[in-house]
Amino acid sequence: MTTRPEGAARPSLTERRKAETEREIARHAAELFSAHGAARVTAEGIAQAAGVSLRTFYRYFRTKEEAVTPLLTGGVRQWLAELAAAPAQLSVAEALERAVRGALTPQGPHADLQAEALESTRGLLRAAGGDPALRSVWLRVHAETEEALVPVLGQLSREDTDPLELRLAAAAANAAMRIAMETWAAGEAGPDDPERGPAALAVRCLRGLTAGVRTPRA
Amino acid sequence: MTTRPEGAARPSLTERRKAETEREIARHAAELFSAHGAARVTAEGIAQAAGVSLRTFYRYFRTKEEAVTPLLTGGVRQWLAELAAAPAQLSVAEALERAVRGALTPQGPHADLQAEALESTRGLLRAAGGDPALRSVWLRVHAETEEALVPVLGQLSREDTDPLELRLAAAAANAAMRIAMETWAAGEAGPDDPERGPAALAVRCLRGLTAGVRTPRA
DNA sequence: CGCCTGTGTGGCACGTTGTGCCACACAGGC
DNA sequence: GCCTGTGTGGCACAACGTGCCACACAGGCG
Repeated sequence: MTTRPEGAARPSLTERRKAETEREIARHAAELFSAHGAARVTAEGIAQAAGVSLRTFYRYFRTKEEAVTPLLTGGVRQWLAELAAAPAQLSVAEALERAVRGALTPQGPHADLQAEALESTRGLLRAAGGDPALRSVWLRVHAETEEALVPVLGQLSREDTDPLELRLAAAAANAAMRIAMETWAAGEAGPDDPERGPAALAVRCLRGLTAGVRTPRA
Repeated sequence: MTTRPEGAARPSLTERRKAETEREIARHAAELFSAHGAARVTAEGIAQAAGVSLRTFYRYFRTKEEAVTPLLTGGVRQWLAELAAAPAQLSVAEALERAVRGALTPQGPHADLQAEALESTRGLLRAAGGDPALRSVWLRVHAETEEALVPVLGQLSREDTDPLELRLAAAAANAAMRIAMETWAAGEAGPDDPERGPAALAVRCLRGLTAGVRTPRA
């Protein structure tokens, strides 16, 4: 918990190293899982590939499967951030749609990185098909996303919105995201395919699911 | 896979013993988890309480947390069965609503057993709040339910229904079920409360979520 | 510059998880 | 009463995940 006196982010050298090793572990874990299946990969193997000791590996992640969460949550963070920053003129449905497009369409200076993240997510989802523990991580990430969505949607909605309805809206938006990714991962389209890419699918899923949720303006 | 030549179900003595021990393990696991938290319960402890060896325990369940799935899936089986048997005159939404009421309202000759199952589910959900592994089981059960819902809904819908839309409808119905149970478990209402009970909540969730899904008649 | 403290890392030991293998007991069919 | 198939228990073992201690290094102080 470092305070940031000046505006610019200035992560201390130690913190940058930590973030670096975390990403390094996550990348190698995803690669190994996708290549050999999560069950045939040991925590020791991941640690060795990432150049850290087994003990250090377990300081970063509780279980070996959880090592891939940083890759999975990368897009989610961006999604929530864009949604929270949506202009007040938009309806909730429009804001959701825009944020989804922004988070799932590789664009801007980091377009290649985003495409790469999408591709590795696809690899993980395919590996998750045969591995219950890995699939659980995917579900857990989405469960946490659903929780995180509730306050953000609350911000976008009228103040007197029923909490249960808010929760349902979060579940609908989250399920749309999840099913879009799973459907895309099962197919062959590229990450920036305008027809069958994740962004296009997610918008279709969103429209199918959130039409029923009352979305009063904020 | 025993064939049943005559109409009546006649589970052989061996099979009945197996089903019995499975339920016995599940019951003790749920009780121990609810009482002490899943993390503080060992597979050895569950096996001992259920009167089987550790080795036998792992023949029935892959992980110690998975031991509670029979209790969690009990209601789901009934739900799917009722849904599949819905009269053709009903719209999909009506059929879903009826099946949910039937599965979540303790009634008929096994009313007390159903109420007990609901109560133990509540205990497990509360224990799951502090235990990621137990929460994963809950999520996994719902993921499987969602998959199982797709063909059942397909049966109830027009043949030319878009597969993706079917999948979304399954996700919506499933999320309604899940959120209704989670909301009920967090409160204090009894399992047969007509206002705040699981059935009433589930119907509210269903109406909130499935209104947007096109539900052409079969 | 040398010391000191706080923190990230590695190594070790340990309880627990989950599985392969073999021997035994028992229900069901000849 | 025998035989076979299958469910169970005991044992050994790799892997998981954690507590504990010692070491290394960045950053602050005199």
